[in-house]
Amino acid sequence: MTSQSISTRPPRTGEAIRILDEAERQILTLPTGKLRVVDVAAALEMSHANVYRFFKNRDDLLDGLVDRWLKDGEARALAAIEMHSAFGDQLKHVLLSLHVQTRAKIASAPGVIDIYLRALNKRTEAVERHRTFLIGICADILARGINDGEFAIKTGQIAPALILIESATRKFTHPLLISESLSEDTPAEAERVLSFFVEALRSAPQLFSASERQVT
Amino acid sequence: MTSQSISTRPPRTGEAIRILDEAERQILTLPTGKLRVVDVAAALEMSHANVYRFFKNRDDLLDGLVDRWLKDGEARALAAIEMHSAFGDQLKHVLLSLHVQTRAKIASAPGVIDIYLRALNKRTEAVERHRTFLIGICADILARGINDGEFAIKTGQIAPALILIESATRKFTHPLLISESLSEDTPAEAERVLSFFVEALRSAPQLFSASERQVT
DNA sequence: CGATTTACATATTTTGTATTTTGTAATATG
DNA sequence: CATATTACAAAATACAAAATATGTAAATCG
Repeated sequence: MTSQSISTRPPRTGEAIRILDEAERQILTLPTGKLRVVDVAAALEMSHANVYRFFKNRDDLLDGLVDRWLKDGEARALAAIEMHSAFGDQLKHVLLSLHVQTRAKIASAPGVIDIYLRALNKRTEAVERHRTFLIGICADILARGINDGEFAIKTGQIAPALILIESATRKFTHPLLISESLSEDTPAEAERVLSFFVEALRSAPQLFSASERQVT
Repeated sequence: MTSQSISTRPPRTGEAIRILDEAERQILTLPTGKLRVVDVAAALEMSHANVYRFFKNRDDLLDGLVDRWLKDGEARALAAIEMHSAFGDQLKHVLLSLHVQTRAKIASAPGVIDIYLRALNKRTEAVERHRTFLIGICADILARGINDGEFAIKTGQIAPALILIESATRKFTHPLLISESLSEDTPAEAERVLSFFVEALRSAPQLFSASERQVT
């Protein structure tokens, strides 16, 4: 079993999903992330006040959108993970899959990045949850890979290894950097970085024992 | 000898430097990067038109500031490089020094980040030059480390190694990511990432031969 | 005549106001 | 009585006018 995300809030139901759907539909056509509650309500032929029965305010609606994007990405990334028997390949798959999906989402409409960045700057609950989820999954894969003998690092090295990998893959996880590098082949680049770390986990465990130093 | 930066433009002289100095002084007190040419001129007791004899336009002045910041960083990073005899330590020193300096600059005033990002988005000549410089220096250190026997990779692996390191250290070089993580101990984090790569260059050269793969 | 300033047209920013949107509470509907 | 709508105050946004800044060319200074 994989470490599951703890939904801090029950998933949206019926009407709330219709609202999210319409909001997302409008984002795809809008030139920026300036979604209007009135427009969403109008498109659904309901009064805008009714939207507030399902979302505390506009930000809550946007947060809901991001939450759904992140959860969707997580689900897809996990869904295909079984294609890979090696744990190193699973690790690569999860991180690369999330990169590719986020990239595609951001590329699909100019407004998407605004909404992502809003959530990021606000340190939304959803964003925090996603980070926890991701680290949890990776920790899990590392632990199992160690147990299996595929990874040569020791259990005590999991935490430092995760920090290292998280730092080094920031270019592929941060929405703004993704949007800045849409013209590059970042999936290929990410693949190389991840392959590097996976190979290191397998054959160069000593690299994961950090030493510190002082510099000006 | 180290590969030197080719100044595409002669360095600013006399009056231009006074203008840059005053502009920088004002940035430090301004709440954003919205520097006004008239204010700089007024502080120097000259007409604003006179500024245009030294800078083509306002953007050119801002670009000049960034150029100076970058060159200054490069010079400082190189100046202390001789403290380290090992090439791996030199590599770490250069990248870490630039990170620490940029971080300090960004932390010194809220307006600084605006000016950095403007230059980055415009893909200023100075920014391009800096990138070329940095890659050149690193390539140089790698080549010399290989020659010396300290690094175990082959000459043909320099290019892929550089790409890898550049991607993986983006968190420590991109102004926005730096400004977003001012509350974290990113110098320590950078140190760990760099130590990892240096140690890999020394003892795990096979990691730098990339293989590709396909993922959804 | 070279260096600098004034004068000026154009562009940008700011200000104040009208309009729209948000969010809530009171009201209606089935 | 649960669900939705209308009505309304507060906040945000859009817009037009005024003020200010930018960038250039003609005028002045030494």
